[in-house]
Amino acid sequence: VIGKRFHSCCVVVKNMQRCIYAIPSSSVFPRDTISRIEKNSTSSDASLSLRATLHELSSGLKSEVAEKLSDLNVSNFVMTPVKRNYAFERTDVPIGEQYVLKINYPYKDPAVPADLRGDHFHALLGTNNSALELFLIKRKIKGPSWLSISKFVACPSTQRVSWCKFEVTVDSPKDISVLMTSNTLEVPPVVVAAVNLKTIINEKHNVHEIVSASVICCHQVKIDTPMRSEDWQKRGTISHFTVMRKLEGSIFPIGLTKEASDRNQKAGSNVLALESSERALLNRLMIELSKLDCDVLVGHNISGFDLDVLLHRAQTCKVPSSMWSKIGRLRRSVMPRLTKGNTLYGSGASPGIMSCIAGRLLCDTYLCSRDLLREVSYSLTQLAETQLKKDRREVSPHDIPPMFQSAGTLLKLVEYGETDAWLSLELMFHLSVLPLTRQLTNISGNLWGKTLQGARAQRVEYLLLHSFHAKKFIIPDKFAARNKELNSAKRKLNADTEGGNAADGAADPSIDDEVHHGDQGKARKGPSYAGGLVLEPKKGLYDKYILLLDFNSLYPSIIQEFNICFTTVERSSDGNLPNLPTSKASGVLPELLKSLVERRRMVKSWLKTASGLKRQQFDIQQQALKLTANSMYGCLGFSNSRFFAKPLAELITLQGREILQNTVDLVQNNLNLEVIYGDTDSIMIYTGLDDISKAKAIAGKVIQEVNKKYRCLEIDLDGVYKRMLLLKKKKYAAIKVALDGSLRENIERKGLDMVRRDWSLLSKEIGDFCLNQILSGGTCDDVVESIHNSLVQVQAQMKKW
DNA sequence: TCCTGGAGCGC
DNA sequence: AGGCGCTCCAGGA
Repeated sequence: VIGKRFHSCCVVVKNMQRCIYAIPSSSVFPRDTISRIEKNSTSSDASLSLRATLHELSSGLKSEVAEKLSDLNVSNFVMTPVKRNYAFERTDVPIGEQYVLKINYPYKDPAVPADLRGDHFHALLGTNNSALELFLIKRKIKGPSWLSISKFVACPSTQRVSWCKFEVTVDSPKDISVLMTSNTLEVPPVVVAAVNLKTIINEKHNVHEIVSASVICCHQVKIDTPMRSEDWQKRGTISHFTVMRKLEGSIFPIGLTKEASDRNQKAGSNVLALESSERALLNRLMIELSKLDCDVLVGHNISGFDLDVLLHRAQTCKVPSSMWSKIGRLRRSVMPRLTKGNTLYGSGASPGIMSCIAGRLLCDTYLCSRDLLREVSYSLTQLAETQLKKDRREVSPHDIPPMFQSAGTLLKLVEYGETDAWLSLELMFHLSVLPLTRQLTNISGNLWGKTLQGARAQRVEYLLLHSFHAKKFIIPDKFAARNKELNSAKRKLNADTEGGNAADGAADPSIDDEVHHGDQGKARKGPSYAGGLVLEPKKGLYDKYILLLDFNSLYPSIIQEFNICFTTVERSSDGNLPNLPTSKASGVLPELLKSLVERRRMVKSWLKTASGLKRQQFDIQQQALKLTANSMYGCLGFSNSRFFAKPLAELITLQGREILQNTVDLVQNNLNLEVIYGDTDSIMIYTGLDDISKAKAIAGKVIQEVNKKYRCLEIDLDGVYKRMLLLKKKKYAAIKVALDGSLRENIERKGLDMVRRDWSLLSKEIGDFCLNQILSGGTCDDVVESIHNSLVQVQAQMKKW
């Protein structure tokens, strides 16, 4: 901090050590010997002798490992026998606690092959772990937080690796630790820069060329609470500029230069810069961006368009690396490969692009909106209208060249660029993207940037990595043997086909890659295990009260109720469905979920008494906790997940199906009520009553009876429907009445055509009208007539068109 | 006519 | 790069 302003700082961590584990053959640490020594080693003296004995027992193993490491040019290693746990899918590593050999050596030495074996050890784990992951897990860093950095030295300017204001070096990762008193410290604000490019199309090369770049910068953005418009739009915390260039072989229209200098003079800074070439524009843009040194880059489809164009143009225009690399915080000398193997639209920026902006976060409001909202279209124009209630003028690259004919139209172009940057920024605040993703990241302990890119699987991965590491488990390797086999098989296949038509194959190797990704995607289409139970609906139009009951967080609750975990469920090697665990010791997953649920309950209790910003902060926090708990199951069943465990996922859904069926049986047989539908975790009960308070009383009875049966699982009243049209599984509509005693009513539509993106607006409007009529409570004749009349009218209208 | 996939929802 | 269940609609055999 200088004065009241925060600045960027880069910390270079030297001497990161790899951490790999050798799983010894059973003869190395004989079980009976070990348990005898352990029993006697309660005092500290005895624990010394335990260590000595362990070293002695492992001497053969150690010398073998040492020899193999030397063969691989690895020197400077340290080996220690340690007790670790294992509970994952590798069959060559025993389940449970055992002594293993921990091997540490510097990352600068090569990784040892994952399949290395010896006479005294039959598996190696952690051979390929990334330094970053190891650092975060070992230092217990869980998302953005205050760190205490000791024994650092300032980096001389000639040896800098970053563009940050400060750069320091530490000699060991242990010089960095999470500051425990951090909750008393202020959460620093971040600097957010919204970027928008306007481009024209070069027909000859079929590429976009940049003609103008606009930036809106917000210097004091809170990341702990949402911000209202009046907060972030406060005077003095926002700046903006546009840099524009003339078209090749022409000059700027008359009056533009004068207007630009007038504006700059009036603003007291460069708000409109005019450059003579694209290269000069890029240089100027980089200089201005590096002055801002923003923490977050935001833009609508910035990862699919703006950054890609920016870096490609920098490459083509031969902008020096000392310039273009200022788009990020790391100095770079060579442009990485910008294209990605997977060219799917809307899948985020390529790894090359992401590496260019290292040190800054990327917030793509297009991708965020797709994740957080349900809209027919996610264009900036549409979102501005539906979310921000603002009009936006669309400008296509083809509209732009004519705008260079006059100063007036060109100034319009400047306005459009700045408006687009502004709208994207506004969308980011509107969705509370930064506070929400920060909370999610602090819960899981992954990288904030990854949360912003979606990466739900990676969040769960880190959550589990932290948990299992804290309980001294050896963590599964990132690339399991199963994937390796698959890859090598694919490569072989690839080589074969290439041999068939070598000429084509050699021409463009990237094409082969894409074909392969496609194949893999196809192969994984079908479901691999059974999911939730959907009851056959009793179709019809219901006009008396219906109760909607559902289990709160069904799958997380099942994991806790039945203690389902890697550590508790015995999986058979043939992949059969496992039995429920009998062990009483609580597993890691149930404990983890329990703590998430408890934290959420606490936050929700604070929520009740809080107000204003504090309240919004708590609300985001409790949402994030719920999201995290609910996403764990999905990753157990995700075949590419590091913690993939189909038997566990299967066991969970099986319990879910049984619980739903048991609930239906109880409600129908014991309570003599009519269940008309249910899906996965819910049941709908037709009461046949006109009196809502009587209906609610029945709900209370059902809840009481069902909840009696479980320890963690909990069913609750989610809503009461006054009238309902039940058409098919997953397709229904109903008038939901508010539970808070107010008379508010609202029509819920599920799965019907009018909620789908692939139906025309007209058909949705007609559908909505019909639905309103059907649920209106009018007589059958009236409804039929009204619908018929309206359809006749539509027909007449259509004929006129 | 029957059968397979994708979309796009619901949970 | 979370999962499966269920309409629908195309398109090919």
